[in-house]
Amino acid sequence: MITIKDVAREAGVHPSVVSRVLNKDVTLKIKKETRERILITVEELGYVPNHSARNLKRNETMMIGMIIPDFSNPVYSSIIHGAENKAAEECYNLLVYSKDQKGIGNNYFSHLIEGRIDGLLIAVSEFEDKDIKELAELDKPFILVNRFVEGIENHVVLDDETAGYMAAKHLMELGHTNIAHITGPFEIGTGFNRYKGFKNGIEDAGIELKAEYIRKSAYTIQSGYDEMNQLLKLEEPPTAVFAANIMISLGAMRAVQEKGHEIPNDISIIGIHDVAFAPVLNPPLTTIRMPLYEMGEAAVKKLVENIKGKSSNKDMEGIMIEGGELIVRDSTKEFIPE
Amino acid sequence: MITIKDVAREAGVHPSVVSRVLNKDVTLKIKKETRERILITVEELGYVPNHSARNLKRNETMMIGMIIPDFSNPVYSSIIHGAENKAAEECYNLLVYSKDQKGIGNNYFSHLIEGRIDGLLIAVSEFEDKDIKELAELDKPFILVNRFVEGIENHVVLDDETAGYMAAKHLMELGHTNIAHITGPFEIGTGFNRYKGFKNGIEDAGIELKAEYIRKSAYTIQSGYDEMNQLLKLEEPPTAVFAANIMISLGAMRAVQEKGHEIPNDISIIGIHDVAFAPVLNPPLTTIRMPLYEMGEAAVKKLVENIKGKSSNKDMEGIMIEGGELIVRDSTKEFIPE
DNA sequence: TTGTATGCGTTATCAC
DNA sequence: GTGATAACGCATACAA
Repeated sequence: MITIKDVAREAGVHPSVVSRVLNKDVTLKIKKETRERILITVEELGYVPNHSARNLKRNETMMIGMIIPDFSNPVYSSIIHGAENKAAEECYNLLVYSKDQKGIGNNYFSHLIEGRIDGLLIAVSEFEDKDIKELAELDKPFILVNRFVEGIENHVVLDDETAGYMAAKHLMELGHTNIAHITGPFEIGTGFNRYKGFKNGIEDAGIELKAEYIRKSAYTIQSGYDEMNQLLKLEEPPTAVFAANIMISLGAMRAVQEKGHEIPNDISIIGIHDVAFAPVLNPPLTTIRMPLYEMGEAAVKKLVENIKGKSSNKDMEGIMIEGGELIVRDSTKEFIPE
Repeated sequence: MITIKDVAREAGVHPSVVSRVLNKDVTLKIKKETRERILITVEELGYVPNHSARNLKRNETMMIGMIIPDFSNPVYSSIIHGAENKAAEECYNLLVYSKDQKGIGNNYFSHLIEGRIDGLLIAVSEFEDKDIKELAELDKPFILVNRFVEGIENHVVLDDETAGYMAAKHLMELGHTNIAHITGPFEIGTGFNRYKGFKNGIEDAGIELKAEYIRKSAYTIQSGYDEMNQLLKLEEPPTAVFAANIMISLGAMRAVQEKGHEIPNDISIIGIHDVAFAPVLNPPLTTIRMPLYEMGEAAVKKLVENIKGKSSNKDMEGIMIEGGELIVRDSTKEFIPE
């Protein structure tokens, strides 16, 4: 292992000088010759500062952690992408791990407490509120992404309510009146807010919202499939369905098609989250594109501010990223009465 | 920040004793009383050892890095999952980042060189061979996952050749003879090996492999879509297509359906990689399930051995995980002559 | 069984 | 401009 001492010896200077050169102190009180000699030696020896030693001294890692539920959920890839790019811009590294990967003491946040990372993005909805509140006590920088917890203001979320409203509006504009909604879990902000927006949309149009058309579901393919099957069993099945996320959409589409119905001729389906494969589904899925990438960016931006002490978890205001966009494809179609 | 000194003072002992208690030296030459008192104090103060300090001393981070091409590729989620679980079993943390996230000096491997991680899994096929070889010179533990580089033996790969063979066999058993293959890039081991297996399968059956039925593609939806369209333009289009991975499958399915053909009635399609949404595609996709999870596990297992010095990059033999499994769904069907 | 001393590699604060 | 020194928090060899 090449250390700063090796470089110093080779260049004929004291280690502290090497350190100063490499850390580009604005006050560059260093002779050009020595600076260049050192830089060349660094290059020659392939010296790279030891991360742990530097961190121990500076007490910062320039690393940001991000916990996600699991890597198979395509929704997170956009958030991560935005977060990674923003982090790079701010000279931080983003390290992603799943919630299944508990640290020491079965603690989800041990990386933060141990000082492996300078801040944490929490993009997991399954954590208990009390865990989050305990974390908040520690006064380490963290941001809840796409999640709302009562009393915790350091979050970045999307405008899910408007998204639900838009979905309802789209289906109604196509002439549908028997519109069902397979919701996400109400305990999770996104699930409830999308439902709220949907409900408002329907009621604003003066349409009665039938209780049997609201099916609570988990954000999984299987659950979407199951709930869609329940809807199909109704005496008067819906002619259009709003699925609360992409996993539910996939399950619902499968259920409809398995029963021999056609999308969109028999049933229209609109989903949320315009993931990469939405256009190549059969039929291509009408969705609402949510600004996931932008949410990832915003979360990192705010987190870095908190890390640098420009603001803190406690005095920040929750951030909402607006701008859902309706992407009309072939899974929704005008309702034609028989 | 609570340090080991705080604990020591509170418990009325010397810091070194605290250290010994926490590091559970097999030689537990510590009075039960003191040990318990210390443990209680640790609990009370919420002391957590500082990661950087410990790392600086021990020269190990208990962290494993993993570079992937991007987070939107569903194939990687299984590999990561296996890797995460195995890492946890071995008391390591797995930190995932994308190849877009270069470190200092535009170096993909800086995390390894800086000592942020003890070893690295490289699951990216786009790196230049020379970059990999440079890394190999450094003699830091790393494993190539699902990638083969000439002269580098520290890799874990799948039996892609057999997978290609199985795909060809399945389609031929259904009576197809006009079978096309949209391949992956030949520069990447997987692409070429799947092609090789496919070719052998076809030729073993005494069927002539038509040159126009082999379409080289990138592992993307768009490329799969484009190449499938080329196949459809042929005078005698294939009745069955083997798509070299899931992205190509998605693109190919879309192209077929957009032209008004039916899967599998007009054209059968078989893909590789049984991702989570394969069963809910329309039609559900016949695939070959590759042991991605197991590959992730095996890669970590081997990497940890290298880290612990039981073996090294250079003296290890390449590992191949066998066991592709044909999952027949509705996208392939018996060929019925007109 | 516990305390003392030392050093991991780096940077910040001195003095020269 | 540069060199010397101390300290970050921890673990370990050695002394007691």
